[in-house]
Amino acid sequence: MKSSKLDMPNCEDCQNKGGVFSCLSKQDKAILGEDKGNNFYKKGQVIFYEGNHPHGLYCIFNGKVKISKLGDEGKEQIVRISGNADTLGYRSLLCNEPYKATATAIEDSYICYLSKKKFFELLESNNTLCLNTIQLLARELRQSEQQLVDITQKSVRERIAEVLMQLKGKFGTKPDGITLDIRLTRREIGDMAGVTTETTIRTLSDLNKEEIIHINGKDIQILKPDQLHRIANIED
Amino acid sequence: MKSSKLDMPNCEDCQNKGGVFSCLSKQDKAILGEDKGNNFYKKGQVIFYEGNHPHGLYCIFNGKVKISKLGDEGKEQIVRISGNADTLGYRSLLCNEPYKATATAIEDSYICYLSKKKFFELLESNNTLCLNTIQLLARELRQSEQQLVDITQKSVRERIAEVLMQLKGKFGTKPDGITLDIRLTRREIGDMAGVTTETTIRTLSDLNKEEIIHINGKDIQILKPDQLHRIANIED
DNA sequence: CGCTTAATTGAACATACTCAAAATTTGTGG
DNA sequence: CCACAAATTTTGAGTATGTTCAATTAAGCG
Repeated sequence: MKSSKLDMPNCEDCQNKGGVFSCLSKQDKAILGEDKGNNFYKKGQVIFYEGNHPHGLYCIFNGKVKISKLGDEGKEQIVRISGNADTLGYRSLLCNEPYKATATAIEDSYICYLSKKKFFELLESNNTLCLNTIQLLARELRQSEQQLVDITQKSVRERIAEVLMQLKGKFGTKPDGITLDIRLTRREIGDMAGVTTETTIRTLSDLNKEEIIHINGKDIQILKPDQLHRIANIED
Repeated sequence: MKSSKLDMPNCEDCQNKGGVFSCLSKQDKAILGEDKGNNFYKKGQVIFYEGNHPHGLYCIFNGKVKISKLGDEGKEQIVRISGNADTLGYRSLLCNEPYKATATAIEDSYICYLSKKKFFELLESNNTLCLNTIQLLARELRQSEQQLVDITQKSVRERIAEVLMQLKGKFGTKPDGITLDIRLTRREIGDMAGVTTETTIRTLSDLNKEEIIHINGKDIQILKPDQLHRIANIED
């Protein structure tokens, strides 16, 4: 499954807008890329499992990955969906503890791999990277805490609307400007909102009937983003 | 409300076991303490509000503080309860954004205040503190994500049991070894678990009848911790 | 000691879940 | 490219868990 050295993606080409490494200089990025690996993951393939010990850092060159936790009765909760230039598993790596969530490719993805050693070397030598990492963590913590409040206090309808808005914000739309540039199963949308598949279907169906969104199989078009935003009851 | 310079608590006496500053040397702690303030907060008094801009870092010398977010309909979600030597508001400070939660003293507390400038000076000069902060954030993120899964997938009974176990873990018991060393209202316990006050009361009452806990007003005794642990369905 | 806040109990109700069965889509091998 | 199997989506009906609202009792506080 490993790609050849020839088509190895280049760190300098990586579009890591808000990622940890966005602060690095071209030179540092070159150093970063020296001994990295790159793997291809087919849709549905698992990158790492909850409980595994991390030995390095994953960085998505191209593709989409869901990070999920398994509850007691086999129910899945999607913690977040990562896309281009996002890093995976750095939280566990930093804490030096086993992964607390499972990462699964939700589309065919090329994912780079950086050794633990290299990452920590960089972190210890580069104070800016360190402060950047702090900011990234702090922002994710904020998001996670907000999500906690949302999920306890919002209705299913609000949560589903919020998930749709989040997806639009993170992955944007296809060239038509309204179709979400990510295709999830109803189950996955439900697993993001903490809702059963059936209720998710019914809720999406309602929004469809109200012509706030338009459903075409796995393609979802956001027809009235303002209204959806209002339904989602987003404060920030 | 400010205490006099005379009884100003000493950073070196502060029992910050797992706090950010636990890695600092005695000398660094002395530097830390040079220009800090110390305030007394009466039970119920607010330390900072959601939306305020942080100008420094709070550190609890003695007392207990709840960190909570207000939902749309005025419903409160307690994100965490902080105790001796815990820092408050460092996440917002690090992100340089307004507080996303409100901090309220739940018992009379002495809380130190460290200027933003001083904190960032330390952070930039002391790489160990930096790495320590990363670890602290990473651990809190893990906890927050776990809480998210819990709250979506666990029943009220499981969540209430978990809250009780968490309180025991964090604040311990009185000398008798069974009475929780923290007194919360039923509403606050419910706000931690994401449950209404009435349901909280009924659930606690059930556990009381089953003699797993013993309720005496605001004092809660954990009679059968093993059984409570089993009910809570805790994995970690 | 009176007044405000918190705790408790009951009954009605609603939201979202469960289970089951059918229709549709998707993926795969020939 | 088609056919078949597997997975996903959809719909319906019944149900449970936890909420809401209202009323009462108890506790804390100045």
